[in-house]
Amino acid sequence: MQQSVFKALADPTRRLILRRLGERSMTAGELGQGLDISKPSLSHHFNVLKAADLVRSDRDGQSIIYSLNASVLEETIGLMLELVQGTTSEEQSHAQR
Amino acid sequence: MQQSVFKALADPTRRLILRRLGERSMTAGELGQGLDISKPSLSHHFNVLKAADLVRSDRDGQSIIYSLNASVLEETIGLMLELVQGTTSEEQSHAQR
DNA sequence: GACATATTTAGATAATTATCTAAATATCTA
DNA sequence: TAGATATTTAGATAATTATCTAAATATGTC
Repeated sequence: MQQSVFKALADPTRRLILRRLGERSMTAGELGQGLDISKPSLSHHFNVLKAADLVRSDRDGQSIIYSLNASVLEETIGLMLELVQGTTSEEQSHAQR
Repeated sequence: MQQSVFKALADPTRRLILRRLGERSMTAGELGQGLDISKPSLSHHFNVLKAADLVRSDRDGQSIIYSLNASVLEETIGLMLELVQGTTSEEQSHAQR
């Protein structure tokens, strides 16, 4: 479950898509603009994002509108915060290269 | 820079390592306990985590002590929060499968 | 110095994944 | 229904990555 989310976040194209969807919902075509990548590849990325439930899709006529599902991201942020909060300042001060 | 962090987070073994280091700093050997994986594979994961600057290492005699570098995780959490905060409740309500 | 312990590096292999082209599906309009 | 537009699915290929064994490096102890 978290695995699919982190896998989805690992690709820069997908993170760009999420950033754009953070601004507003968009069609697949709009999301592809300026992204030097084929339509099928883009579609593959949508599938990965949907599998992680990071985005939802809605057909509107010929277009498919994608929107961000913020709650999944929020949960993930929550997990990451727990991790960071486990770290004591004592341990931080010892961290050095 | 962010790419190396998200790539590092994409693997479940590495996330487990980070969770353990969130509790306390540990040697490579300790981190490997109960992890059905070879030493070299574990070492590979340490390298990926170090490349992302998510962990730091310190030699202590024969052992190498790994510790979490929380600041990189914090920055990443910050980026993810920005993304989520871009989403309006209007858009949220439209998100449906 | 020889040996044991802890860990890493080197190199090979198998699994995963990102990408592409071609073809299929869905919708709209004339 | 024919044609145009938007998007996806299928299938192949190339790149990336996780894993392993064997060997190397670093440290401590006798």
